[in-house]
Amino acid sequence: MNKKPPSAAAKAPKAPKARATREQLEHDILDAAKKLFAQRGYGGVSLDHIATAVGASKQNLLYYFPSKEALYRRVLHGVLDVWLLYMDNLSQRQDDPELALREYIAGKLRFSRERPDDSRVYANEVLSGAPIFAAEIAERVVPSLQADVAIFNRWAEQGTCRPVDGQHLMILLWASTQVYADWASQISLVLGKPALEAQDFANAESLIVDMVLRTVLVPAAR
Amino acid sequence: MNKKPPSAAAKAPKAPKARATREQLEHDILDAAKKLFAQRGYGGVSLDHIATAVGASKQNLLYYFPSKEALYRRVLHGVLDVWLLYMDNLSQRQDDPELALREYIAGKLRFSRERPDDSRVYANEVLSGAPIFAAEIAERVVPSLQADVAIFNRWAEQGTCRPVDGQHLMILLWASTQVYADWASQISLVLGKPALEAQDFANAESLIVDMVLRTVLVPAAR
DNA sequence: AAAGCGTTTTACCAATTGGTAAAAACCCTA
DNA sequence: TAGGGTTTTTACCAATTGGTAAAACGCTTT
Repeated sequence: MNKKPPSAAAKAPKAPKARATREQLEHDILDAAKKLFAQRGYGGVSLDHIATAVGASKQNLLYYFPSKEALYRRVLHGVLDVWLLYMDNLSQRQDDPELALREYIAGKLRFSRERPDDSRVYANEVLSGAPIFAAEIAERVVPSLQADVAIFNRWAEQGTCRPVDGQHLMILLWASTQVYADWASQISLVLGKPALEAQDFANAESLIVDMVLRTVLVPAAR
Repeated sequence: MNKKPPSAAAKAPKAPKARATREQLEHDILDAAKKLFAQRGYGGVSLDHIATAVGASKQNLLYYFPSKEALYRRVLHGVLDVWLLYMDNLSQRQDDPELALREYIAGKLRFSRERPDDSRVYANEVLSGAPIFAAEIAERVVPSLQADVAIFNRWAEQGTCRPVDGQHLMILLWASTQVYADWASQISLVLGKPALEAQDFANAESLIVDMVLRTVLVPAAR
């Protein structure tokens, strides 16, 4: 199947090993860790939990990750990558506030639907005061948000949209979209169904979009 | 001071004890536990942490509360009481949507400012899937929310306000107000100050109120 | 077959976990 | 001052925590 040709290639000395297995396991560990950290937070999860979830031993985990905190950092780092990726929409269509906002909201809701565990890991970290990740948040998240706020300000200057408090608007957008991941258990109870469905996200999206556009667009533009 | 008259009253055999101390310590324990559960969640806190925080021994805690889970339940129960108390505003002014919404939003934001730990305990429980409190949430929170949604529907029928998705609007209100407690650490970073100030809550309030009223009120009414 | 490599397992470890049992201290009333 | 209830402390407990050290395994190359 995946026989490697026994070519020389002595310059890359450690290439054709059990690499597939290794990366697979490493990925599985990160995945299981993410799921558990999402649910119970850093302090509520033990290395044994994670090891059991992937069918390995605790010591085996510690072979791939030097400590629990290192593993957690890796998980968080990946989560932040994804988070920022899904938030990258506002800057794409700087010419059209309405479209930009629609896509931003849609993207953030897609994040909640497709990556709820990522959202929850992040929420857990922030909720506990970001003891481990404050620096990385300040370095990566805050600039991203400030760029978005700057876009709002430019729109306001140009008269393309009403002057709004960009910072608090962004906070509201974060809150009202991520709540569908972080508070899924309660929202399910409220909606009276075992889990959120696509239609629920669609309903949320149209309400949020409606509210934001009513607030942000200049009356003449509608 | 609080000397009890040594009247017979043999029917209430255990009244005038060291009650003041006892209740005081019990209260202190609940308070310290709330603060710690708020930050690290159920699994991230040990009885020893709590005991140390109040200057007692772990075994002394277990004299007042039979188990860690029982203590956690007591904390959560108190949190839910407060939460519902601050949310009780929509039903007060059923005749005036604008005023009712203004006061509802103000109340929820006051909750975030005055009782951030209560908010965070609740958030932690919901975030982990409400394993312990799903029943009580279904019994107490969901009916309260459904009552509020019913009020929206009545307004819509009467033509007092535009027809909106009451459930998702309430979710948005929860999210966008509680975020100022649950995500305080990140919002501080974003606003570039060590802690949220009264003005920040005021800014948040006026944005949220503005957005909601633009969405909910009938154009004629403005 | 032996050596070398990356990986996994076995064997430990001290500290901490939630919890129990009983002794000791406390405090008010008789 | 003795008794009796309430509260606190001391002494344990088995299980679990994150982590270390070294031995064993398995595969490829020589």
